[in-house]
Amino acid sequence: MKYSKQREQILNIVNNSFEHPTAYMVYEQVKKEIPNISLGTVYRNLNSLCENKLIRKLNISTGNDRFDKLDSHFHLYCVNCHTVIDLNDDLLNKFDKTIKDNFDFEVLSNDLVFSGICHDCKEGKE
Amino acid sequence: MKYSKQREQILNIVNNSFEHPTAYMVYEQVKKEIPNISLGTVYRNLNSLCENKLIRKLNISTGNDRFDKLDSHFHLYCVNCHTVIDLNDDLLNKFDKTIKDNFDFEVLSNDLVFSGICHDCKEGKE
DNA sequence: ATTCTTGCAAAGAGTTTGCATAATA
DNA sequence: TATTATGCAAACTCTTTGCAAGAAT
Repeated sequence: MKYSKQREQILNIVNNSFEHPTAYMVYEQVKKEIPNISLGTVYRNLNSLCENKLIRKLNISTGNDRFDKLDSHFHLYCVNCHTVIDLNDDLLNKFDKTIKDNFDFEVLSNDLVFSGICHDCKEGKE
Repeated sequence: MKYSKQREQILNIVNNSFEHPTAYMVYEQVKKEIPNISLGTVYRNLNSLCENKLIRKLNISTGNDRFDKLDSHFHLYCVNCHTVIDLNDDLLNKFDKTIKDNFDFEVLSNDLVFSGICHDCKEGKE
């Protein structure tokens, strides 16, 4: 990647932000410093910064909306054997309660993925 | 809500799916049974089913992509005001430890979204 | 009879891309 | 000089919406 002041600004803005800005929000910020920057440049840079692992997009929020039944989604994903382990409601409720107690936040649904190494893989069972 | 066979089919498809289908994927499925169904109808029904809490959308994946620095992967998302609240590492570590204790699962990374109603919205601050 | 839902097509919103120009290495 | 980035605008994708016709209560 060659240097550009546009990209530098964009990276700074994301790095100093706490609001998880959208591309447009970043665009509005950069424009204060580089008034004639184009929205296309902002999109291009946000994406190249993601590809180069300097920033990231939140969640699956790329692409299309995805729909699901109403049970909660809470699983462990083993990065080695790709098993998905479903977790139980007890643990889920416990986590939700922790959130409520700490943030006075009423959890309606969750989508939790813990990625790592499962018991079997850890023991070399592959 | 009045009955329609389109909506019934759509609900069935989502309820029997394990792939978190997109609207278009649902559309392709329904078409097998109701060949002349329109994509608009699928969107309308998916959304009304969500409003009536019969299914749900995953994550924040409504609206725009959001970008973030490379540190935390752990958020509360208020479905009312769309605020995204970052959670702290203490809580994260606590959750990871719970997983480890319960499943002998070594967490490497997580992507956790708790969706619900934040403190401010609950108090009607809009 | 009234109300809700549909199919269709057009409009919106968000994002990507082609191209000529400008900046970096 | 060769390569990469930019601004602009058009194109593209996903989603929503207005409308007249059809189905459900």
